[in-house]
Amino acid sequence: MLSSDQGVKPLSSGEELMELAKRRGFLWPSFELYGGASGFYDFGPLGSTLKNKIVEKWREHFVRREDSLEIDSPTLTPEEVLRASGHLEHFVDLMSECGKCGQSFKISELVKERTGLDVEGKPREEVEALLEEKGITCPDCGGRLGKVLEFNTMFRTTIGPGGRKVGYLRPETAQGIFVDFRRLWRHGRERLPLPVAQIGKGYRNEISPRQGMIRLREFTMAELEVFFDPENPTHPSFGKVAGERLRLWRAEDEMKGEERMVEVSAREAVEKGMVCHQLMAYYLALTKRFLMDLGLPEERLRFREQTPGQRAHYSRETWDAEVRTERFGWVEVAGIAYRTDYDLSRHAEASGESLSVVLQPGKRKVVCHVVEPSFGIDRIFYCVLETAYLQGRKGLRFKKELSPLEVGVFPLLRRDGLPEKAREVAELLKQRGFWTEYDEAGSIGRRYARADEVGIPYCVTVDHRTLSDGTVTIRERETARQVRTPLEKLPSVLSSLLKDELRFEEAGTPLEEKEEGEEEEEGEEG
RNA sequence: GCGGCAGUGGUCUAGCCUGGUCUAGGACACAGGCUUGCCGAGCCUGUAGCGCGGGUUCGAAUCCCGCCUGCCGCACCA
Repeated sequence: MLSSDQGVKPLSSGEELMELAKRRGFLWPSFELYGGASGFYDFGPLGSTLKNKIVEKWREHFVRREDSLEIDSPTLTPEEVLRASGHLEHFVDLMSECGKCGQSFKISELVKERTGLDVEGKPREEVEALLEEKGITCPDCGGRLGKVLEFNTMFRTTIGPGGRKVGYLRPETAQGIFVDFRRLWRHGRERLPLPVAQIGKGYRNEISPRQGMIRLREFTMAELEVFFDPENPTHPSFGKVAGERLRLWRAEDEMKGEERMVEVSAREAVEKGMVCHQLMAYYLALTKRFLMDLGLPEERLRFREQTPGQRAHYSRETWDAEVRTERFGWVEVAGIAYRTDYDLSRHAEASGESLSVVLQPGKRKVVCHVVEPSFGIDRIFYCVLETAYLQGRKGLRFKKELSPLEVGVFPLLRRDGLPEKAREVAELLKQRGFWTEYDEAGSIGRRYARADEVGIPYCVTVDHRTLSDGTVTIRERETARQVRTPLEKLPSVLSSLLKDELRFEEAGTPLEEKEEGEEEEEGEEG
């Protein structure tokens, strides 16, 4: 079952989508005025709204419904925190690749092995000279090692005057949660599992960011750290998701070179030992529901288990949620990692403070283990945008409630008091919480077309009848059909339509294609 | 980071090879006006560009160098 099925429509070129995104205010290259900077993107006005809506959906799924505690901690992080977490050791490294066989190596380990010297933290030039001097060659084939690359993916800076205190922009939001653990434990009334969320920017100084939004140097991540009792890795609400079907690509199959998917329910995944425990499976299922709620098609989702070599230093088991895109193939949009007690133990050790807790019945003292679902919001944003592009025959088609503009309000003509009335209607809708755009430029057809392009699902038009009987027309993007609805019912009707709780035919009385009658006959007008 | 290709208003593009006639032309888009009685109609007016920096030359969008950005391949993505 290799993925050979065709997309809804081919991406004529990824460029066309990006051109639309740029032109209509979704994405702009950052710092363009000064030539731009690779690995950064600005969200334009519509992009910002869309991104916020995605984040809000995440919050709904992973915070509000789950009774998670959400915090917001600094992005700039003192060095000792990231030393304790292992990031200093694992993010900052010197690498070199063999000129002959192409294999790349961590220099610090190689040098230590061969000479016993510790070059951790030494400048690049010095290490390069050392390699030459000691005649260190490729351990695989004996070939000459090429240039030493600085593999420093954390942005370093100093805090306060004097430049003595070193800090880094955080590579993940998680550490802000771990260091707050004791307060969170108390705030959460000393109960497990304890899910804690954080949404915010993360930074990685990628060596060469490519693929647009897929690899950024600054990105928004949404993370949940779920603390639990290692002797009881269950979730009280597991029953609600136990039947959710999961498409899994297991590490053992990947390591055999087989792209073999297994489709099982969340419950089966645990029972058959495919996923390490119930809590992991619970969040896999929740992740799937979240992604589908953004309008991503089920057949384009899968979970891929990372092989031991791919896993981060803190993880014992990791499942990546992947979305198949036209432009980039399968893209990892979330990672669900079993971090064990790695972080809490490391911070306890480094800080000298105890981070264990006492579980009341039985007074058992434990260091909590952690399951971490971690989402790349920008990548999800791209997937949502691409999906909207593929599904919108003309322009974008978002899942309605996700559309950055929900309703367009137009006067049929720019006279006879129609604009004034239409502005009133737009004002009303804005007050009722709709993302509304008022437009009176050009012909009505042009406005519909503009609205279609950015995916506005419904357009309301004010015409002469509005003035006499207080009704407006609502036009549905997908079919260009129209119904006529009284103004006083408009907010509730639109709200139901946007939530897919009301069929369009039921939103009002259908509008005849052409209001029959004398067109050519009277010929005279003022 | 390495190699190849490329960069002209918001978008697409003509011009570049064979420097001057380019105070850079067109289309679409956008803004204002007229018009317009339901799906990108028309007319008028307007805004706006040679990626950045340096060099060659009497003269550079055009030739040369560096940088930036993008695309493709390699590497990297803990």
